[in-house]
Amino acid sequence: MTAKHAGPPSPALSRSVEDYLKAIYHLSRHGGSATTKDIADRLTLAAPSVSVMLKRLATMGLAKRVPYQGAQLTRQGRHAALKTIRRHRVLEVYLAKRLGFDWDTVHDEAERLEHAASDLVIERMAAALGNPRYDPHGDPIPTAEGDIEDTDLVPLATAPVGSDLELRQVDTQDPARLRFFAGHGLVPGRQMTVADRQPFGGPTTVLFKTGGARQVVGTDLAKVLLCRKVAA
Amino acid sequence: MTAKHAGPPSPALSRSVEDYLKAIYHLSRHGGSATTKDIADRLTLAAPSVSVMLKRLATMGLAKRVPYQGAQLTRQGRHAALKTIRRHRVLEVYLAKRLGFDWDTVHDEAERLEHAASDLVIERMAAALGNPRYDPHGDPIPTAEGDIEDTDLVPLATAPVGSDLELRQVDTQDPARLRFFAGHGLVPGRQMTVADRQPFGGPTTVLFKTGGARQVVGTDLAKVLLCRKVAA
DNA sequence: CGAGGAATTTAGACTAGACTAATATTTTCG
DNA sequence: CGAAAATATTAGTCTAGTCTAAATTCCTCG
Repeated sequence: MTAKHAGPPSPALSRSVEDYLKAIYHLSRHGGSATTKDIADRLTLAAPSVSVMLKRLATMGLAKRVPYQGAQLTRQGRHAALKTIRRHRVLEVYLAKRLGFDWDTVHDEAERLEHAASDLVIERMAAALGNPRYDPHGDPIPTAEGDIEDTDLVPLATAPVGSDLELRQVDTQDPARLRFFAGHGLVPGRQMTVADRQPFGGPTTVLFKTGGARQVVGTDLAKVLLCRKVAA
Repeated sequence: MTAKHAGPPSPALSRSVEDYLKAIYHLSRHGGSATTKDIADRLTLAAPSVSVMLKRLATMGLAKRVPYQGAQLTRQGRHAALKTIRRHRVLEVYLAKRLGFDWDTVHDEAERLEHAASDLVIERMAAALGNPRYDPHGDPIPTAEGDIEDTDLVPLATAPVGSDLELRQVDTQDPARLRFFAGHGLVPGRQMTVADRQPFGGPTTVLFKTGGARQVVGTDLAKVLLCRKVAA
């Protein structure tokens, strides 16, 4: 049985499988493998369910797993994950820009639609929006071919005092936090300087480039504000 | 166990259940009950699957069934069906008007999205479109409350020679037929006079009000062109 | 280095929804 | 009317995906 590698018209993945692939992608993006427990927590499933599914993903050629050590996506699995993530992020932009949704509500809507929208619908939406490169939270949108920009961002929480930053991504989907950020000008694209950081895990204070306002940000929040260093 | 009648936050119906409800709605719209076989054919399922599901729908309070005689929707079932149909038809209009889909392709896209789009998304789409009352095929869109206009239409195939008609609905989802109709000006809103009908099930000839062209339409096609009589 | 605890996997059960084969009922028509 | 055909139902099986309980493995720390 020769492995059928990348046969173009793949048999369409189930909603569940797509969710697992996304979860593994996100969890292993920065590290090596995604663990059973982390996947289970992210998808709010019981660990044994995940264990069973990982075996299935492995036989489908979408993931590699080492028992008791977690799983990683194969090239094929990563490609499928990125397709789903593209659908999700294009939908988020579309919902925000064309249907008036706020950035704290687009995630949940997109979560359901991403499994049902055909590639054709997604490409039409992307085209109507001028092929956006980032979603409302600043996350890069993979291309239709499945490539994604790799970003090299630093959390505000660890950026040195004095550094000049541009806020690029807001790495949470929690509506309350998102509303707080939006209400205080902490949105992708905003430029600022790190004015102060209190010791012992204390808050960070930033000074906005435009408007000149100061803003104190607690450590937990500052961890999800991902920034790019810019020239002063 | 008192029947919980119309508890507002119903537990969300599965994709399957929604499909069955729609099928029963359409099949029993003009007659009494939908038969097992007709439902099975419409959903391309085996008859026993339908038989089992009808029992389940009955216990859920969505349908009434008499063994060996078919099923009808309850008030509750009809309401759920109309909600799904609203989602479907709003999506069709949206896909056609905002994302450039042709009327012969919107059906399949909407078929998948209708189960995933939240009511909020649908209402935003409807509002963005100015709350359209008909989908691209001329089918009336139920209101958000679940009311639907009842139309009193006559198939072109049986309209008497000499009558003046407005084409209101095109009752097929077959892309080839839809393309043919669109290519020959047979779209909802078109006004025409029945100029001739050949005997023994022969074709009908119509004369368009605008443009004055004649068009011969075979009986099978003329059956799905639903018209309203208008004053000459 | 070994014992306890955390994480993982196995085993077994459940649900929704589908199928096929066999049985039962209804309809149709000679 | 009664037999053949059509339709419906029952019975039993299957798959995907989930769960809990029990067994296993890994890791950490005294």
